[in-house]
Amino acid sequence: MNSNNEKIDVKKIILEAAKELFLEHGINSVSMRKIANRINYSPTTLYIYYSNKNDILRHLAKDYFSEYAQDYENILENRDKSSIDNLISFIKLYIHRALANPGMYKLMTTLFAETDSIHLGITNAGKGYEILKTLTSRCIIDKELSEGNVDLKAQILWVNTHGLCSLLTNRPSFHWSEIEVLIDSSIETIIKGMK
Amino acid sequence: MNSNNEKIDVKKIILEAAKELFLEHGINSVSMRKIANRINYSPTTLYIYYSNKNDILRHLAKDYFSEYAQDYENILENRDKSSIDNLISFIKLYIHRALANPGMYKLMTTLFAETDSIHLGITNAGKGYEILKTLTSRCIIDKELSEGNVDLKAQILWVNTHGLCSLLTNRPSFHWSEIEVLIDSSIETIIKGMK
DNA sequence: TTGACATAATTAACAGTGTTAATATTTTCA
DNA sequence: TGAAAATATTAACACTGTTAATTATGTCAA
Repeated sequence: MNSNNEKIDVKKIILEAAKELFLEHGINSVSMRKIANRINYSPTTLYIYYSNKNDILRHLAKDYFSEYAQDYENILENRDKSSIDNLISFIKLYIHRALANPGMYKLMTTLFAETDSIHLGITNAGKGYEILKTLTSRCIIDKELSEGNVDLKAQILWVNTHGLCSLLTNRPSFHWSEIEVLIDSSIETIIKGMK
Repeated sequence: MNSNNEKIDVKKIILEAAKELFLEHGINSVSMRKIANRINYSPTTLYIYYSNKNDILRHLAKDYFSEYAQDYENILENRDKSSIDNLISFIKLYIHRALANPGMYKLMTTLFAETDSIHLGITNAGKGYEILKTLTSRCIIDKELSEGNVDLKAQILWVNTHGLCSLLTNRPSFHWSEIEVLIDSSIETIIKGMK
């Protein structure tokens, strides 16, 4: 313990420095030495707290998904709105959080492209789909969507949602239609097609 | 010229070796030295034919998109089928080619995530969207799709198509519904939602 | 066939990378 | 105070992309 009677959390300090640098310059342009320099530690110190560079990325991804998880649960437990409105709320939340942190979404995409989520061992990564499926099945029960394979419907919704996030974050310079209109229209179109 | 009266195309040899290695091990695990070793050249020779590693990637991407471009043109010029069938053919071709070369699709995704296509200067990369837009507008003219903003409709279709390709290639271990069913259903759903 | 020129390829080197082993410093507490 | 535990550092290895300087090879006129 130091003079402030607070143990400084070096592990967190490293993670935050890494996050800032990754977001600013991209994963491959940021070295362990650069992270260490930014917080005035020697490079090898990072290896005391994280087993390697990928381990840092993995913790970053874990935190990112955990942060989302709580808001998702909230939607799941909210029974005030109709099941279809709840489904739409969830999808929009997912998209808007991605667009609010385009850097992190790109980072996660890159990470998943290189290593499968299972290999990464990020528990919350697959949770988004499970919630989407639950919300979809409620819509079917309430006859807001037509009957049929729940997984199939949930996957169609997922594909569309991810497609939006992926293209909007990775191709920001494309001449998109007004973004909010695009988001609303694409969700509307699919819901209509599933009625 | 050598004894066979054929000038050996070192540039192409390098590109093919690089492609094989990238597909097998991923971009970041393949070094210039490894590419050179595979074809029994010294590493620096590669720099005579390509200005750097990114330049190799850029040529790979260029070839990939050029190859697609021809098949796309064919669909565009085929007026035997109805406009809506032509649109569906195009989308399916796009998806199936991605699934047939998951490695290349992932490579392109990684490339675009790191550097924007404009910065890469790949001319054919944006051509897919233009064709999609043309086919969509024909469907509107033929009253196979409802009236409204063509770009908006084309972008919704693009988002869905890319979402399918991206998730199916990047998350192969996910418990997907039967893939052909998923592809057909998602296209059907959107078309229905746009009628 | 010789020699000059252009082409093609190589060696040596630089600065930077992830990562490890061995060592030094600082803190904790009996 | 001094031993033990926690924390951090230096030095090093094998590897990376890339460049400058050098050597080998092929071409073709005299």
